Amino acid sequence: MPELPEVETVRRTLEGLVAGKTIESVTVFLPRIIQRPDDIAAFCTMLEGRTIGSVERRGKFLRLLLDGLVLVSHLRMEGRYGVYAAGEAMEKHTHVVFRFTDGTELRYKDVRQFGTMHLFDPGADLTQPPLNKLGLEPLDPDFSLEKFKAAIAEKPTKIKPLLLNQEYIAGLGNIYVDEALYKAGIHPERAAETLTNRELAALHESIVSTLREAVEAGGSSIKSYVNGQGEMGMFQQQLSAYGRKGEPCSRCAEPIVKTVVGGRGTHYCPKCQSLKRGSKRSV
DNA sequence: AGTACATCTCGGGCGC
DNA sequence: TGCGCCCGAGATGTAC
Repeated sequence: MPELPEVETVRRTLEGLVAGKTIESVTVFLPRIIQRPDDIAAFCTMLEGRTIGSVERRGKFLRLLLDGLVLVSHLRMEGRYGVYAAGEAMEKHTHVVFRFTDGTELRYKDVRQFGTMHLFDPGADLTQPPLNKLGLEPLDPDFSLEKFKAAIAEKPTKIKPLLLNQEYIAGLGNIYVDEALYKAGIHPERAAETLTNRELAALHESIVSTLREAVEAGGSSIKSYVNGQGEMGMFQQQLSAYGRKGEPCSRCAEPIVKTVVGGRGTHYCPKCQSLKRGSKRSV
């Protein structure tokens, strides 16, 4: 659920809350969250005394840059961070606590327990799993149409599963893929290799604009997503396809349908998003 | 190489 | 109102 816009929102919030703070001690209540190193005690002691410099993002991963270490964190579906006073009652599903020297602490909560954390030496994180195989950053200035085409154009795969594959483009998830395909007027089951240049250009544009607008809105609050300060994102009000099954398409009034593509719930307009190659619609 | 499906997890939503 | 079943999310692994 947290996709690029939500993770970027968390990144910004988190950086403002924890940059400059020094870790005094770490407690892990759910070992499965910690993927590297294998030894949980080592994970904790390695972090002691470290100061957080900045918080970065790569795809849907957060990268907390400390002096001498990088903590890579993936929220998966429901992972959340929050900063608390050390004395505050521990909320349910709190799995990792980073206690700071100033009496506050960063807590990681995750109802689904799917989130992950990896610890690396500086610079080592980008060249090995889980970050090494990530594809293009869609909001980077160098996410050009040419690079986008080179990444996906010749594939026989259906376009939606291709866009969800983090190896090609990093950061898109189920919500924003449906939105981008809707905006570009492309059916989610079109084989990537059948997309015309015009359609590829429309899709490239719709991916960038959809993500940009969502970041500006602070992400989407589907179910109960909140950012690090408990603020709700507002982009869910601007969603045109995702979660709008049965509602009229904003362009042609045809009801939005929901099907399964590549095993994932998929929303689209059966009239605007044609399966046929190069049909008129583009935005 | 691609596709399909299972796996992890559990709150919420649904049907009865 | 209550019980129980199943969906859904992202990434990864296995089977075909």
